[in-house]
Amino acid sequence: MAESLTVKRAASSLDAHSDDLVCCSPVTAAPLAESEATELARILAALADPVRLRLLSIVASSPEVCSCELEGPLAKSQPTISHHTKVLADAGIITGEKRGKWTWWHANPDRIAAIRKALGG
Amino acid sequence: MAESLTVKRAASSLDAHSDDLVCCSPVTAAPLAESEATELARILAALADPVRLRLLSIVASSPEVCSCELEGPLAKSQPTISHHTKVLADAGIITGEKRGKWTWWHANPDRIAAIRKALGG
DNA sequence: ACGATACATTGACAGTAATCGATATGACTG
DNA sequence: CAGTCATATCGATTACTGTCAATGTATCGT
Repeated sequence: MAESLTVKRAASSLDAHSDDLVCCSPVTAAPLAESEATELARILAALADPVRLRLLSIVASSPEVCSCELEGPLAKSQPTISHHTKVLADAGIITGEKRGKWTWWHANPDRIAAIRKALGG
Repeated sequence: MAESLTVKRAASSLDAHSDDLVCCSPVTAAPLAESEATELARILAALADPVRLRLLSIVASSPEVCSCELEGPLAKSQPTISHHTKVLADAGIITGEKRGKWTWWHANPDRIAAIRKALGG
């Protein structure tokens, strides 16, 4: 059912996707509140990993990529890839769409732009 | 001697400051090479901590801040502050200038801009 | 020279994160 | 329905990171 539902990833203890909370006042403009800093740090931590950066760069360079197309280029095991897609998705940076057997991943340009803005963009 | 030498922070096993290596091809444009990803991840990891984000926001909001002015607002011990300033400095995000007893910290806008650019800016 | 101040370094500990094998779930195929 | 394929989840291991007390190293004032 539901022909193209975006994956709701198991409310993994963190509720991502406020989508504008990231774009608090830019870091360079004024002292950050503790809650803003924690939220932004959480999202930056999702990016601060070489495997996830490469994963994102692959996903963002293509309109659509499925998990099976990542295992090879990233040279990591399937559970590891699954772990990393989950971390990025929880941070709202990519979105998974499940169609049939496959999960198709898309980058989330709005969120990435929000991160840039939070970095003083 | 040397009236205003910028702090050379003990070549801490990582040599930061290529200053343009960060601004590799934007993550969103094309698949990242492993070395680019590792370098960018290292710098993002320096940012991906709530205490360091607040520290940076304080330093960046003022033309000059000394370490003693950070201990209070961040509510961390002196060694912890020293640790975090070192991490940010090693990543080239802030720069320390030692004058007399004090170390004065400045934000490094160029590097922050380079990070934004690496994030698809 | 002495004590005090500002900061760095060291060492230890606790919490977190990356990785993978094994296993579970769910979807197509015959 | 049985078998295979694409992913997700679990459990364990290893490695890293944030934190602070204790200590070291300059620098300043007296």
